[in-house]
Amino acid sequence: MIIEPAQLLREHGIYVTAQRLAVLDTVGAQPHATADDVLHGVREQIGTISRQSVYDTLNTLSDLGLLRRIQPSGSAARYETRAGDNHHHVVCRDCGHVGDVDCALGARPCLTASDTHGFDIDEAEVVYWGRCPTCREHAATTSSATTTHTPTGEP
Amino acid sequence: MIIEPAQLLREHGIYVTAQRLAVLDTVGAQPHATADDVLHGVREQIGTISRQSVYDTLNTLSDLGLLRRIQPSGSAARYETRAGDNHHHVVCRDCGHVGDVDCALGARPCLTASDTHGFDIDEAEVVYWGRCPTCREHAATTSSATTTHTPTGEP
DNA sequence: TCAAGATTTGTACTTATTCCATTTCTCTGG
DNA sequence: CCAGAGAAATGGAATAAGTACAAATCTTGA
Repeated sequence: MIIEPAQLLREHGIYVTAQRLAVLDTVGAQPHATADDVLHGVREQIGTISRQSVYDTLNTLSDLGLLRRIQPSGSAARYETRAGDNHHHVVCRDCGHVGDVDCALGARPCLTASDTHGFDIDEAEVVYWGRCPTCREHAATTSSATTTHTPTGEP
Repeated sequence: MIIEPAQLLREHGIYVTAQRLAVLDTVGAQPHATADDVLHGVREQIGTISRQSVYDTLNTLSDLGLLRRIQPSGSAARYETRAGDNHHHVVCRDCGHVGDVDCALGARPCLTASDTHGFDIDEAEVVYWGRCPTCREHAATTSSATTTHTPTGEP
């Protein structure tokens, strides 16, 4: 039995609003969406939402753990509905495309640091950097490595 | 026999300038420095440098592999002279403080992704998230979790 | 239904970083 | 050692991502 998004919000003690539901839905439909992607996705869904609300909502939901925020170097923050699993990401150096990678190690934190400097560690975030098939192809055929593959789109 | 910084730059085919040497030196002396830290560090050293030059230099040196750029979520980019080793980082969730952690696995990429989506992976970046001793103390004594521990300073 | 207060909105503002045109400097060759 | 070509540095403007704040609007519990 699937939990209703509205119920999910109530269970976390926050008001149920059209904006929040739409943000949740949009991120679910488009994993690794940026705030801007969400803005457009939500507008398609419920007609209008302010940019500020998108940020507010994204922050609120991330803080509650309903969304997970990832922020690869050189890209705006991206969001995903997290299944609670502890997966990681592959990021393309050229186009910024992000993909999911299951964690082979299991539960979080899935790695244990050797010397923790006295830190109390609760999460190990892994990002695999490389080149996606599309960009690799481009690099092979084109001599100029200027890839214009949109960083935002999912395949 | 230690390699002269100037020679290092020449070997990489770029001009030797006072700015570049000072940036290299500053980052070496203050690991995990932000662009702003570097700006001030260099000004102390050679009197003056434009903010733009700091960014240019940081980018150039990073591209050449003489510096390593790390960019934890919610913080400006930080730089370190990399010894070529493949170490990782611990980041404090409260104050943003960054520490080094040796990689137990060895050479890079130190981890192998299960399903790579056809990506050609060349690096596995690991960030351990947690709370540093100082912030943990603050949280314990103060009820309001407003930590003012400077995010920039190294201990 | 109503009031309290949570949320949304619009606007202004900050921070980190890049773009561009111009000036200045470094290196190579004479 | 000096000059010229091209590389870097500078200053100023511009952009992108995100935050601050006060006013308007909507949710929820009584």
